[in-house]
Amino acid sequence: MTNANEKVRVRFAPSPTGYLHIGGVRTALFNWLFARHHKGTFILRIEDTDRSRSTEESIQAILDGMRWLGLDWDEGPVCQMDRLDLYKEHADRLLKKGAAYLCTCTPEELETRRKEAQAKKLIPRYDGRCRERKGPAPDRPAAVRFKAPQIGQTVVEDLVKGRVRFDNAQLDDLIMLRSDGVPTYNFGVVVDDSLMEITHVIRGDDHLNNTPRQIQIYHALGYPLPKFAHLSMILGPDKSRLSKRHGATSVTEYHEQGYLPEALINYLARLGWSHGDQEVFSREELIEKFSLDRITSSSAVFNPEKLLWLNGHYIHQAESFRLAGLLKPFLAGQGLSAEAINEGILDKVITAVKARSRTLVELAQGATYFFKDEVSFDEPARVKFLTPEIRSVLIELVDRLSASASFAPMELEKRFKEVLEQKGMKLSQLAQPVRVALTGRTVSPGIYEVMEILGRDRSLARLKKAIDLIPTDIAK
RNA sequence: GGUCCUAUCGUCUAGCCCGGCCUAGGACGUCGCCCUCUCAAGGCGAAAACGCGGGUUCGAAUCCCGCUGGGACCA
Repeated sequence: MTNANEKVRVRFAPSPTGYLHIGGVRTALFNWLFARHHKGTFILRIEDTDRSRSTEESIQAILDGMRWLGLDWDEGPVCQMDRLDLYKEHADRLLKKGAAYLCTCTPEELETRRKEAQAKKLIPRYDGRCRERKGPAPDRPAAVRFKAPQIGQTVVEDLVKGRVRFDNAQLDDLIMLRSDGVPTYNFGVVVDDSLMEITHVIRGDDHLNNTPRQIQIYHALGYPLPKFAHLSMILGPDKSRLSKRHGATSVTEYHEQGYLPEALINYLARLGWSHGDQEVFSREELIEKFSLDRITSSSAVFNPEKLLWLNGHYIHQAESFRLAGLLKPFLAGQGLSAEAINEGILDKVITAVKARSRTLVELAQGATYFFKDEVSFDEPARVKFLTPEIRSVLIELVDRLSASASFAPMELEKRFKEVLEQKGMKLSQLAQPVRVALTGRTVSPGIYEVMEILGRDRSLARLKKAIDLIPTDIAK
């Protein structure tokens, strides 16, 4: 599909008007995968020409998000506002050629005419009054407008959508350069993509309708056309465009909610792209297998449940020592100070808890009671399981465990069996009370495992503490 | 409103280009069973889809037309 002698150059060109959106990330990812697959160049370009909405923080959020996900760029970030002279130069060129003209209609005038047209149920488009002007333009602020061809068709050969035809009659003369010298979107992209020698423009299909205009500008400028690939949108559960009201949509939020970058990457890669029945892909596999012709042309609904499953999968797979590093901020989030974290058992704790966790937040929640001095009890659990009936059993258990030399799971199991036999009970009757005593909750890793990690002293202390908490049956 | 895109289980998708192998496959989720000290994980199993209507053809999820639905852009 790609000429061997043509080195692939692609770009991701977000506008810094907010956080880094999940849909943007997928566009970035597809570009990145395409570049890496073809050993090409991936460029980051910031389209900051909307000066009222662009912010420095937003640029930072984009860079941070990309880095967190490991989507490294080879060139950039390039900001469009640093390149105003380039757009001016190109606009002048078209002006000189007669392919563009100065337009002195003010935004207010245009707005009025647009409303009038709408009121009359006409298609709101530029009426071309400055196009027809003879002689020099009046001395007032002027925008540069493109003189678009008015007959014939413009055809987009799209790698995802196929051949798409547009009647030129539909397209009006768009503004390229505003009177303040800032380029409009359609002009900026063409100039930049040309100068950066972009070979493949991979972007959201919300730009498909803009493409014929851009193609006309490429032609007017005499620049070669890149190949186009328009990706379908990501939708919310109600099938409308994915937005904030559907829940978390910024990468930062996923980071903070304890998602792993590889889970997000894997999930997003499978949203609109497939490779047979395969669901789980390593980064290397994605690079190896990614290709534009396996991209779906219909839009996809974002499914948080599946992302959560994948994240769980990656957490289960992850090396505990790696999770240990990632977990620190989340433990802090659970109210644990850095000093409270016993590094000596951290690895074991994670190994025990990670199979029951789908996010780092869940992992942290499942790990806190190993580090806190005081067990905080879940009230319903305490009431249900730390009952007067079980008190004597726990006392017996503490006695036996105190006498036990080892706290290895095998040994613990033996002691438990002795107690159960003596009391004529089943393990299921004792396990939950012990679990609540040790952890304060009804859910945890196996109790022998918990006791081993906690160690003899803390295990016994917690059991004794629980016994003290149980009202003696005199109360009745 | 105009233009463009799009349509397989609730969701992501395979199959569609090159009609028959499709009594439509996989995954998430759901439900059931197994395992089991709890919860997960894991194993096994189940329910669940070709939007509708016309063609073409011996035969259509697959090709053509229309409709309907959804999305995007234009402002």
